[in-house]
Amino acid sequence: MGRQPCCDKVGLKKGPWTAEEDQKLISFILGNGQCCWRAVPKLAGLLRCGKSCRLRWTNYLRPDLKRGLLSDAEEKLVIDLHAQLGNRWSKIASHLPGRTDNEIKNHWNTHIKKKLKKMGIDPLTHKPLPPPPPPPPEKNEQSPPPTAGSPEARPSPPPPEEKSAPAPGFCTDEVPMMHPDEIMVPLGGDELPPPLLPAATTCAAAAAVSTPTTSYSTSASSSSCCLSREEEYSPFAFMDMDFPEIVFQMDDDARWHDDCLL
DNA sequence: AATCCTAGCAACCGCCGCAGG
DNA sequence: ACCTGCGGCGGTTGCTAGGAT
Repeated sequence: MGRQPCCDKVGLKKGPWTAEEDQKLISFILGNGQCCWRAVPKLAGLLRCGKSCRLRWTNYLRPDLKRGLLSDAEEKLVIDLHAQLGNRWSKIASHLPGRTDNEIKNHWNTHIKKKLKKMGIDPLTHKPLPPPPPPPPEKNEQSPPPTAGSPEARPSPPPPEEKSAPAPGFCTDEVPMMHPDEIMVPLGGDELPPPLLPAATTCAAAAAVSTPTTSYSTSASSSSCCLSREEEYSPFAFMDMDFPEIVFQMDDDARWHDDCLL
């Protein structure tokens, strides 16, 4: 007999999480800690697979998550680590506090890969790309034999495409990089604390996330927290909890009011 | 203004390694 | 030593928003 699935999938919900589900999961994890993901959905009253709960928590709901674009320092670190570790996203993520493997993986696939290619660097090997883009095949029956050059056997970096100006520092293309300071704006203090939030064990509530796939209204928490835009919400804002300190993280386009503290 | 295309990201799937029995 | 179950990881998919035509 084969391996049992992580959960019997009949009757389980899939797809984007709702605000209610988020709240249930957050309440449960903060109240009970992380243990036995398989049991979490049942105990938390969720019609989800335990795996799904873990993923949602680690990738999205964890209080210590940073949101927003990777800073260029983070990006550079990701590239360096990728050169050493390859696609070991979780290992790479462990060097970037507040970032998840999924986030880094996505960022790599959507941003960094392109940038490296633009710079004439093979994102897989981190070596210069082999020179010519193949000549435009004009329906030629007998295509010229490919150069058959193995990338690693090529010691001298060929100049890539015309536009790839050698980056003086790092990443000079048109995508504006965010500075960490632009991402994290703690409230109520002049002195910026280190961008890392305390571990979730202390339950310092960090919040401010926006999700494109699920739009939430903040009405449920309007008494205590206000958001400038309706589609932004804080999962924590729904909770009837007493947090000793509130540390808000700002998404790049999220805007929190000063009086939003619970 | 409408439609199509592309990029970005959240979530799912299947496999793997490890620990406990 | 082997088997089973769980958690974790990496690859992939599918949906959505924004931009281009």
